[in-house]
Amino acid sequence: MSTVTVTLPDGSTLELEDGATVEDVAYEIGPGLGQDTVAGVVNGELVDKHTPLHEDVTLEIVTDGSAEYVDVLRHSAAHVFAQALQRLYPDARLTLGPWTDDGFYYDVTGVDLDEDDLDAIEAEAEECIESDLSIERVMLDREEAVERYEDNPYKQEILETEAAGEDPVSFYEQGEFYDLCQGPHVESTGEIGGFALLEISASYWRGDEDEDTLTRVYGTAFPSEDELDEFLERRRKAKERDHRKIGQEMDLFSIDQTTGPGLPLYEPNGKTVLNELSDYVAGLNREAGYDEVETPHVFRTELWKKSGHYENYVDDMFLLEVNDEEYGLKPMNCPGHATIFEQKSWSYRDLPIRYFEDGKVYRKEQRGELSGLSRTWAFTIDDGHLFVRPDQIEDEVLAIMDIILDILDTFSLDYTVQFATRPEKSVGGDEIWEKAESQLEAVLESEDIDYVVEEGDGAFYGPKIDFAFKDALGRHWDGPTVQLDFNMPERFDLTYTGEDNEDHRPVMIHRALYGSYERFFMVLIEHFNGDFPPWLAPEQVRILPVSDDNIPYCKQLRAELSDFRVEIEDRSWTVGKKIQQAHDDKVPYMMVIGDDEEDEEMISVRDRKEREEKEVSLVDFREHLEREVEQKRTAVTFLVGQ
RNA sequence: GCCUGGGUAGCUUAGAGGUAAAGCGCGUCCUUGGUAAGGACGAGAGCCCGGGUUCAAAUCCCGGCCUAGGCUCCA
Repeated sequence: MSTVTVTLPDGSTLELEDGATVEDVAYEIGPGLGQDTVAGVVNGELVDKHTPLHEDVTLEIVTDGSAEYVDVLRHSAAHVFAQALQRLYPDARLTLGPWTDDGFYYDVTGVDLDEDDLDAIEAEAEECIESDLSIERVMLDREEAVERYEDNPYKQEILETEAAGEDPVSFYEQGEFYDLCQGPHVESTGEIGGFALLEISASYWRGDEDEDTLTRVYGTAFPSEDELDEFLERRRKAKERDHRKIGQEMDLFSIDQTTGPGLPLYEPNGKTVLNELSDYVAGLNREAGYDEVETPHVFRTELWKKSGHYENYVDDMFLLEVNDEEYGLKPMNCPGHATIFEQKSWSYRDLPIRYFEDGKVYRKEQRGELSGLSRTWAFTIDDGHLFVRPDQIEDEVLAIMDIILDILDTFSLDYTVQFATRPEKSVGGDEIWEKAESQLEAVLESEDIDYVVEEGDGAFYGPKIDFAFKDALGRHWDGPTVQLDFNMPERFDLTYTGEDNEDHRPVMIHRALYGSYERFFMVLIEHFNGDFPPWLAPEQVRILPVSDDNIPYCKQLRAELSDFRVEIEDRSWTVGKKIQQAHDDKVPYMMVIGDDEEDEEMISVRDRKEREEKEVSLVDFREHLEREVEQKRTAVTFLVGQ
């Protein structure tokens, strides 16, 4: 009898008979663990506890205390949903229903559902949970399985693909319900403490847009009701800080029906924030030796034929016909910058050359993808292009990295980093790829950055380092990027004269710090929940006169704060109402000015955190505000400790 | 691009075959207030656009546009 070696998480190993199941291993470790076993993680994959082991594996036993337990629970919740659905809609046919990061979904067909139907299904599901039906794994002959799904081509297909060659095949049953499924599942429906259906939408069979459209129902489940409530609360909060809602409320931007989809209009408040963001990076760029350039919004398509973008991306470009020639709105800034580089001859001594531009680009993304500022047709990249000698890559990338880390720190944004290496299809020789990759890696190591290597995920023209922002709610967004490019210099035949008086090919580095202003703006709005740090706030201080008689003095105070963005609330409202409005408008600081303040030549300060202090000297406040803005602090700190 | 909802005043929404309503905002007046909503009056609506059904359409039907959530894409 052959044996298999099982490696446990603590590194210890066990020898078991070939064909022993996950559960057998658990019992081997201890009877208590055996009893508590819900499932197993075999070579990183979550599987049913009855799964037999036929080769040497790593194994982690999943109990109701494991991190994976909630995945198993949600898998069972998907079955509970399906059971409820079939009770209410006997014609409904099931396809696939896996667990996801924060819940589960089930793709179904044969029913016409909308949001309103979810309540009834949810109630029926609660019924199933309360009945505490035991969930049984049942092995059925293949023939019987095929028979069960006579009228369900999707399950038939699963039998022929995922379950090909399996006989018997694995089913799970609870009460009258059965489903072709690999598992794992919990022991009974009663283990689900909190269950909710969240959304209804559409999907494609096998995720292929040429295949049938299915109805997808999203839901989630937790061991307890409390955890579910917490989850729903977090969801509600996330929705509450949706940048589209806050953007509307704070008059930051709008996307008008008449002017077109995906084409944001920035209102004065929004433009104020963008200007601050732009000034900030422009300063960093100049310090780092970049030269600002500017290119127009349209070019002859000749340019993208030269860069090679045309053949791949014409369909996504906005094209126009002018005097029998084809022009297009620019989808990228790099060909323009490469053309600027071409305008003169360069010596090895001139390199690196660093250009930057806040360049607006236009990409005709799929209609259904457009969404607020996160996906638009027109957006601005804080684009930088460097033309460097191969030996300069490391220093240059290191310098870029320093700027990026500086920015991330300024906004107190968390992030993750991916290093993407050479894909199968690529341009450029082995030597330059190896050298470039090792230089990028050296930079990541020297900056002591945690990163994930994504083998073969680089662009065809060069390796890259991508940052993803992690916002206050733990969501990830595309962020800064540094990409090496060996292709564009070839295409444009860019050269510099080396020490040897020969022509040499520079390497191009594409780099964006924010990524796109639009997306970064969105991240900031949601990250700060509209409570912008004072240096970014569209309105930094609002002066609230207690009565109209105090308005002249307020104007005097505003004049003394003229280098800040200060407004006077001059509507004939009560002080309480003025305060409330200023809070709603998310103004960092309020100054309440009445007769007392006028007489004493003092001010009364209140901040958006509801802290307040009377009899403050304007000079003190002013000096503090200057520091807060200068240092780009993210919190309002004048009244800290009040 | 595909599927399913939705589009009514500047904003948020109610209304559902008989010609449009509320709150906020806006204007005028009263009130001049002291740290999270004072009061009165008033102005403001091509009910997304185009067709159709009907004596009658914001309402029902068809097409388009925009939007939300997904799916599929993202140089």
